[in-house]
Amino acid sequence: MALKHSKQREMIKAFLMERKDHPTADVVYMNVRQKYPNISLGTVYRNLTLLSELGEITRLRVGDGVDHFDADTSPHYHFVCTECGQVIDLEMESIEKITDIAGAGFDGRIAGHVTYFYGTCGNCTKPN
Amino acid sequence: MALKHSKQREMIKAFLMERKDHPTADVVYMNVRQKYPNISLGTVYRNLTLLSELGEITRLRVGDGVDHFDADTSPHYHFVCTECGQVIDLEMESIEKITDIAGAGFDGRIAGHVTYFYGTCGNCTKPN
DNA sequence: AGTAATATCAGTAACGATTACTAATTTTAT
DNA sequence: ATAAAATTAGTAATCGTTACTGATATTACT
Repeated sequence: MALKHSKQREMIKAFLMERKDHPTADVVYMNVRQKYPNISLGTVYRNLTLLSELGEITRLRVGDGVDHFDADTSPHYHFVCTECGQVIDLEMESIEKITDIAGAGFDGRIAGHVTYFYGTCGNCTKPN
Repeated sequence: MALKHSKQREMIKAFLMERKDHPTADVVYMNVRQKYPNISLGTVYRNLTLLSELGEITRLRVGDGVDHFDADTSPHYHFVCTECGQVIDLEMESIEKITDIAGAGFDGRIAGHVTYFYGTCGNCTKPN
């Protein structure tokens, strides 16, 4: 099970790192294919899963039925625009304490939380 | 487009109301079929979607790849056990203010948030 | 460098959840 | 009772994702 180097995995990671939006597997596939035309969609999925298991990227589920991926693994929150579907990073004060709030009086052990915000993004609120 | 009464929809709603867990479409299907053997899975899906559009139930996406449904539409949060997969209601102090925190300095308009907590539930932490 | 072991690949088939289609049935207003 | 329209059962199709397979690439060891 020792990990071996792979050009495909490297390119997928590199592509994700140069994007500040949060591409889906299909978007990764389309783009990496520009430089490496015969990469397979299965390879993209396999490596995205592997990279997220390794903790090198984060898998984002924002309720739109498609997984998004983020090479920025530092803790931060996301905003999903209900108009255009974009997923944007939020710069905000920590809300980590909500895990403690939820844990108060709870029987089990809370390991963490998933939170995302939704609404209308800056672009979509602009008059046109 | 006027809504017409349907026994199927009524039974789906009634079933959801008598459950305090948060069944998936398939679980609804299995159970309603006990009383109404030739209901169709498509009918279950269609009515679950319709009911949630009407605001009579809530569709829950807790990252396990399957939608769960909740007849309790009052604002509350959920806990997902990573051991047994159960989805449980949390009774906790309001954390509504996180929407304001997220909105501070944000360009667009934040309409709301989705949050769920995960970890190990009371049952699964018990020694066995 | 050459070779063997094995991780990874491309390509494609399969999968599970959900949605769309269609002709038949129910509901509701007249 | 009748007609218009919503709803249904049943099934086919869709979509994102995962699994399979024989070929290729990477690494460890001579």
